[in-house]
Amino acid sequence: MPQQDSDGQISAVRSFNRFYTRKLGVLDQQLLKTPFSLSEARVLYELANGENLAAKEIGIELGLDPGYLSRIVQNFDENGLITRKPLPSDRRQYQLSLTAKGRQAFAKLDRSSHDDVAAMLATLPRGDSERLIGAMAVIERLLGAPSVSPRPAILRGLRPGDMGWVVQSHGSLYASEYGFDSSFEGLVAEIAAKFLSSYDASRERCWIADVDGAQVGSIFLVRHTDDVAKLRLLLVDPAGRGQGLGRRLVAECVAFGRQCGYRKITLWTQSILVAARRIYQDAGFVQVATEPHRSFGQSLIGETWEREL
Amino acid sequence: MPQQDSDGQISAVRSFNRFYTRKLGVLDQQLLKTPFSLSEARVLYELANGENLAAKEIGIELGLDPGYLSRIVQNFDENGLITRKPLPSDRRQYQLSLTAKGRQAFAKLDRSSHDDVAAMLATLPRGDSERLIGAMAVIERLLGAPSVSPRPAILRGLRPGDMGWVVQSHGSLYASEYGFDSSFEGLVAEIAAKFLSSYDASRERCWIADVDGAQVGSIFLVRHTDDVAKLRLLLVDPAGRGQGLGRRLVAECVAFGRQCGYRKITLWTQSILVAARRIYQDAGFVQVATEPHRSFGQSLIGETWEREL
DNA sequence: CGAGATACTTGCCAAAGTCAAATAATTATT
DNA sequence: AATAATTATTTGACTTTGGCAAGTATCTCG
Repeated sequence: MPQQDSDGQISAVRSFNRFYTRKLGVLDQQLLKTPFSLSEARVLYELANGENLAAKEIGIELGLDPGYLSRIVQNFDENGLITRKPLPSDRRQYQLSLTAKGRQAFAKLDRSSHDDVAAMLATLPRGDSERLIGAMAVIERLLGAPSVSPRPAILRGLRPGDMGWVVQSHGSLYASEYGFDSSFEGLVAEIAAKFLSSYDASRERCWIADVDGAQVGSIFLVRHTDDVAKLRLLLVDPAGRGQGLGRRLVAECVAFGRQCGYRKITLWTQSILVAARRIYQDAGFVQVATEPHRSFGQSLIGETWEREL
Repeated sequence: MPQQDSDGQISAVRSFNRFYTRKLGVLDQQLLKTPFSLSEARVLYELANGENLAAKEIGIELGLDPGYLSRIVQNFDENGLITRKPLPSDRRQYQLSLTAKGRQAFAKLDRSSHDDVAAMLATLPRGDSERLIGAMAVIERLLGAPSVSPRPAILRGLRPGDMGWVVQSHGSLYASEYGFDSSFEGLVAEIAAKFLSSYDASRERCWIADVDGAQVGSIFLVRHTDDVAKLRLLLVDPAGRGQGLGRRLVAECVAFGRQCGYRKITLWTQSILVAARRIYQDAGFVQVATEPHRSFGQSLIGETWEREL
């Protein structure tokens, strides 16, 4: 089943690649009317959008053969499109930058490409262009170079779809990592439903950790008694792990709980959730009770943790 | 402002094009290790996936220069990869088909491309490959010729995470398309929770429409009274629209309802959900009651539909 | 039938791109 | 500090790719 799935996915991706190869080919055909080859145009683009690049950087960025690139650069130089300033710190390299003439040549190219895309978008029914852009953004984010410094997550309040995401990610994550069955997802859905239908905004809240609009983590603080708050549904998606997001979420909860005048925060977790337990411990929670139980299709040891505020 | 908007969209598309040009370039580099050029590989692909093509058809499909294509075909012929059978109805054309050797060469190419994509997908975190496929499907549908056959969806039972997906997609879709507020997502979560916690597998069921592991649609049939079943939570994601999925889901429900011995199916919907109403109508449901109400932050007209079994 | 269109072929050629070796500067190692 | 290894770029020699235009044979339509 997983094999079949991934084979289907692979052929879906390959089909898209063939499809988009064709699309790009059509868009690139207008280059035949310009004095530039596709590679030259790409180099020109890099020069126009980066300050003082060296040939090396362009080569890495575009994956071009150094020899070929060298000739393209020379050619640009001979035609007065760029200037080459020796780099003081490394005299093997040059700083390449466009001349006025070069910028003009780029502008012309840029405009024609702009118009081509505009024409393509214009054929789409109203609303479809937004969907298109959205889908492209998803692909770019998913396949883009794993940015050296991960994009910062922000903690925000609920938006439509968030609660469903909380249910879904709890359901699928706990199923794949700990073998929990669907009853767990049902429990989360119940908590989610109860929260949405009747939460007291002044004393209860949830936070979603968000990276570029994608949810990567969640936490809830709800009323248990007038004096005691309960922390629930802490989760950090694999995509957001390793940047202390869990800690940030818990800290946010604790701060909010204190601000609301609760005297204590309590939470229920399982002994197998080692990463979460560490976070609670580091945030000043202590384990006050432990009790084996059978739930979600597994034999578990439930733990109650508390922290005075 | 529309101008500004569309300029932003245009540059988003162009940025994606540059990005994907690069991606494809990387994937195509493995072709350097094969005896085929990109164009040759594309021709080979067409030959392997079409029966008895003529050169003309391939040329149109791939946008290749006829002269160049002719030489590629000749070259394939000389190397024993294809046979050329004169077409009786038009002696200018040949029917091209792969020989065993040709199929073998293609299989090798195909496998290497398959493995490349598999490797790429393998680097994605859990769940991201489904998102990727979904986004690609959207682009292909929006930009593709109307005849692009969508990948077939299968209807299956619940898996972990599915119920959360149902909540999420209802929440975000109805928010963006009709302005519903969070209380709607809460209602869906409640229905979902109730279903998971206590559904009678012999008389209640839910189906998920699945394309390559990504959810694109849902429907539920639950007990209302002993004789009457209730249809709920019909949804088709934009990525799965336009292939009659809604109809298939409803038909599945009706068949199951009949098989369970219900005498009637009832459902509640809103007048603004035009697409859904058409589906119900075509499936033999009739509207039996209508009632204005204020819910989910909107003024709506609720409708009750029924169908005898 | 004849005029055009169509499917392909052929010759010619320039551009695009690869590969390996050379050069000059930098960095690492002993 | 001298030597070795690495890096950024250049150059020469080459192949491949693919565009263009002028053919040839066949088909289609009036």
